[in-house]
Amino acid sequence: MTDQDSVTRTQIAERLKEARKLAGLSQGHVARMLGLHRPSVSEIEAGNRRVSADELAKLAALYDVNVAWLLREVPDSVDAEDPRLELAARELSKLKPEDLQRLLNLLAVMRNDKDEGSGG
Amino acid sequence: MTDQDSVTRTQIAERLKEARKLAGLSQGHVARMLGLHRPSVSEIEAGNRRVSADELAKLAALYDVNVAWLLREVPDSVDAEDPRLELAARELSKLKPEDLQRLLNLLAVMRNDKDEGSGG
DNA sequence: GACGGTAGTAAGATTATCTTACCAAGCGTC
DNA sequence: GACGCTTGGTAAGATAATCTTACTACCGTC
Repeated sequence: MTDQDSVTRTQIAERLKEARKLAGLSQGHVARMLGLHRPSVSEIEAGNRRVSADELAKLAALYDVNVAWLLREVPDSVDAEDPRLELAARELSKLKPEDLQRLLNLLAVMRNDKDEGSGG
Repeated sequence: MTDQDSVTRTQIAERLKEARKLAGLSQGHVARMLGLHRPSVSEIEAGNRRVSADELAKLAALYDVNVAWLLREVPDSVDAEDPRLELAARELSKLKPEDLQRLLNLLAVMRNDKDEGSGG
């Protein structure tokens, strides 16, 4: 519940509201289909309520939009600029070159996984 | 908190844990970078705690994976098979053909929006 | 003005999360 | 085997969130 968190939450809320209207649905419709109450949807779109990951997935399917679009891809996040780089560098420095390469390969596979579509 | 919801929550939790290990991070690392406590991360990965949308975005950036991958794209969702079709049909039947076309165009624009990348 | 549909908000009850603490397993060292 | 260290899982009370119901206002229609 920091101030920066609420910023992201507001961003998502805006997209959620925008997507719902574009889908031609009322808050009541959405609430009914997600098993929520109308006020909950209202406050979600107002940025006063969190949206859980599974709710987000349901909403994306309901509005027929990409989940990444709802999240605005949020590249500027986590904490500062790239705090993961600090930890990553510290951890990677302990790895052997071959292990590092294997790890990078695994990450590449994961990123390409979405292109495979439904498979398992 | 229905039973079907917990299924999806478990799916996301598995991906989250898998992605974290692939990223070579400990629960402690993740907790610190997200401003959480270690037990919270532990129970998130156990499927006992929800993951908010903004947390999901942060985790995806932290693990350098696609958000859709974490959510397994979850196409089989909402409630039954395609409950939105029922409501959509009911709503669309009230629209004029031109308004329907405009709505479809807007949806198409939204889906293509992600290709624009970071712009501002 | 009355009616139906939509959306925003308030307050108490309910539920989830947080926070601290404890426990167990794995690993290297002695 | 004992010790220290790190990691991961879980428990219980305190805290903060969400839920649920009810009320209100706006808009178009009659």
